[in-house]
Parts: sequence; structure tokens; C-alpha cells
Amino acid sequence: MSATSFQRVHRESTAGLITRQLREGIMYGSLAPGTQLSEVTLAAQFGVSRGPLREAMQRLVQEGLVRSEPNRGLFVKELDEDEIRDLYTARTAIETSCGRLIIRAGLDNPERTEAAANDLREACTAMQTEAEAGDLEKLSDADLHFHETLVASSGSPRLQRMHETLMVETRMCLTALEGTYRDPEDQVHEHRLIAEAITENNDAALVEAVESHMKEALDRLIRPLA
Amino acid sequence: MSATSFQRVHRESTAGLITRQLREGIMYGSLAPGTQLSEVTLAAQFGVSRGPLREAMQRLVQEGLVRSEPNRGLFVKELDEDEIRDLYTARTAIETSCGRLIIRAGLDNPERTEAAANDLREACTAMQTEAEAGDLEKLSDADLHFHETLVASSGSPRLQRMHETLMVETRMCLTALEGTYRDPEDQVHEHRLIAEAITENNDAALVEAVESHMKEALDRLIRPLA
DNA sequence: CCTGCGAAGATTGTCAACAATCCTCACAGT
DNA sequence: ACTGTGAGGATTGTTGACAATCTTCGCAGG
Repeated sequence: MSATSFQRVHRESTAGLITRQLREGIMYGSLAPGTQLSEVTLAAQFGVSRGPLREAMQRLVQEGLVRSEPNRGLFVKELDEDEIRDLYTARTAIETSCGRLIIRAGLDNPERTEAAANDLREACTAMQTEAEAGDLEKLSDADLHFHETLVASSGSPRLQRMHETLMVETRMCLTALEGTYRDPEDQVHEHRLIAEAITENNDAALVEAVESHMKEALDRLIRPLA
Repeated sequence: MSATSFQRVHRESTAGLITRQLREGIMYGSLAPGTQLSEVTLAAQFGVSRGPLREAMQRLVQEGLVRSEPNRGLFVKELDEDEIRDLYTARTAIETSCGRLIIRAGLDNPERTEAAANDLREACTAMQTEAEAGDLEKLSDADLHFHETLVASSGSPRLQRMHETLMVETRMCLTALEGTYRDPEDQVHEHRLIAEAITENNDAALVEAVESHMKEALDRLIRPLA
């Protein structure tokens, strides 16, 4: 065993640990939109003083998941209809661009696009499996995973990081709004169209498939608000 | 004078004030990439205790402008060549999407696209003025302003916020790297092509103009690193 | 009854002190 | 000369106490 087989060790900061847990609580609904985040209570729950808790909060404020009202407290962000629309606008922008990057990369290196297309087809297959099992929650997770795979396949860490933030808020919305029932087969099919457009290096079809799919997903999500 | 003419008052938090100043210091080079940010020193300079200073730092860490190494300190982010390339990849993604959103909005509401095209032409004119005055620094500012105008005209606050982060880092790079001399007239011309494509509702020309321009700008910026 | 004021309680904002960690240097041992 | 150990200094991490702010409620006065 050589020295090169050891990894640098890196302990996550207290604030980082807290941030991660709070982000998940926000994402999955245990901290509902509009909830006040009490420093004293949360610090006690995490077993730390208020200092590191406040530091974690500042990260979440900067990330946009928490709204700070000085001297009055911190609140989990609420997304109104316009903001949800804008969230999907931003997702569409990132995801179409990532698809086009995948196709572009394939011009010089067809293996790259082939690998991405494979990953996306696998993601569709996973969705199909969940759809047949009738497990809507897992189908929804697999759906989101498809989109994350699309962005990850672009080769842009920056776009990936930007997308992660959008996906946190997407999950927030899905948890809070519980979009209406949807035909699972249609859902899977829309994703297959995206994977196919990439397989065929068809830029225009890709953009159309992503945009159409995102519009449909948004309409489903927002309809109950009307 | 009626009560409705008064605005809600909102005092910015101490951490927010500090964050803003530090961000500018990072953007414009007084805090150079790689610099260690000493809590004791900075807190003294801002006239506060280390607590609020640490809170501001956490915001910058989350924003990606500062790198935290627990127990060793906080450092202004350094961007290597790959990261600069990725930064421009992300900018290209956002800016092409915003251009397309402008054109899309014009389908229903031609005044929207007309107004955006006017703003962009004005931004080009401002660039032209600076180019003729031979003021390269102001030309660079006007150039960035064109891009900010493009994104702002999309009507997506979310994309705008995302773009602001990218522009902070762009300014960091421009400050730190001092890209090579460039023909000002070429610079202005490239931006006019973008404005023109939007005026003519030409999606494909827009995408081509933005991508071509961003590739050129990136090459100019990166060449001295080679 | 309505309005204004002050007090109390809850919570957030900040501070200074102490704890913990890391790095560097000097000294001792081989 | 090289290596290991311990001390000191610098800096970051955390805590608890106090200050500041906001909200609510009770009481007094008109």
C-alpha cells in the first residue's frame, strides 16, 4: 500500500454540517415555507451555541432558501406563482444549454455524447420501472434524477452547481404543492424524447423537447394555485 | 401627501453591509485571489466584533467567492483556467437563454423586444463612445453593462440574480488577469451583432453571435495564461 | 370606548473571553 | 546532520452574557 492511496482528510465545519441538515429539512418539507427558524430552539436541537447556528443561517440566506428580516427573525422562503415560473425558466435555460453542450462535445468526441445518452436512457428506464410499480414518489425522484444526469453530463461543474440550487427549490415546491396526478407513461415518454434528441445530435429537437416538458411540468405544478 | 407615498423602511444587517464591501473588494482587486482574510484584522477595520464579520464571510463562502479551510482560515477564491472556461460556459448559457427569452416574449408583445433592442443599442452606443475616447477601462465596464442589460431585459429575476454572481467573478478575472489589448471597434461590433439579432427576432443568429463573442472574449482572457 | 404609554417577555445582534487548532522554531537525542 | 518533541505564537471556533429590538398586554387618561 503506497502513500498515494490515502486521501487528504477534510472535516466539514460545524456551520457546514448544520447548513446541510437545514437545507434537507427545507427541501423535504419538515421546515415548511414561511416557518420561522428560531435560533435558540435550533441551536439547542443541534447541540451547539447560537454562533455556529447563525453562521449556517447566513449560508442559507445567501443561497436564497431563507429570508432574513433583521431583528425579527429568519424565515424559510416562500415561493409565489411568479417565482415558481421563474424557477422553471431558469431550469429550462440551464437544462437546454447543458443538452446543447453535450451535443456540441460529441462533435469532437462522439463517445462523450454516447455515454451521456446511455446515462439518460438508463435514467428513463429507472423512471419506467417506478411508473410500472406505481410508486409516484420514487417516480418523481427518478424524474429529478434524469434532469440532474442531463446537467451532470454537460461537463460543466459550474452549471451543475447552479442547477443544484434550482433543484433544492424544485423539491421544495414539489413537497409543498404536491402537483396533480399525471399519467406516468406520458411522464416517462417526455424524458425519452429528450434522451433521443441527444442520441441523434438533434439540437432543435432537444431544445423543443426540454422546453415542452418543462412547460408541462410547470403547468401541472401551478394549476392547483389558480 | 398621502400615507401611500412612504416606503417600507429596511435597515440592512451588519453582515449584509460587510458582505457588500468585501464583495467589491474581491471584484475590483483590492482583495486579490488567494489572499487570506484575517478575521481579527478585518473586524477591526470594520469596527465590529468577529461575530458579524464571520457571518458575512459565510455568505461569501456560500456565494463561492471565498474558500473556507476550517481551522486554517478563509481565502479569496482563485480561478484556474478550467474554472474560467467554465465561468464563461455558464455565462454563455445564461445569456443565450436570456436573448431567446427576449425574442420569445416579442411573439406576444412586440413592444417588449423593441424596448430590449433599444436598450441594447444604447449600450452599444455607450461602448462606441468609450472606444472612440480610448478609455479602455470604461469600455470594459460598458461591455459588461451590455451583458447585464441583455440579462435584465429577459424579464427573469432569477436568471438575473444568477448572472450577477457570474459577473462578480468575471470582474475578478478581468481585474486579476488584465486581458490582452483588443481592437475596440471589433469589440463594439460583436455586441452590435447581438443587438441586431434580437431586433430581427433571429434566434439562430442570436445564439451564434453570443457564443462567438463569448468564445472570443474567453480566448483573449486566457491566452496570457498559456 | 378609544388612545397612548410603559412594562414585560421573547427573540435577535453583538461582544469578549476561553477553547481548539495549526504552524513555526528551538532544543535535545541519535 | 537529521529527526523528533515540546513550547510559543497566531489564528480560528465556540460559548455565554449582555445589549438591542420588537411585539404584546395592561393600565391610565380623555
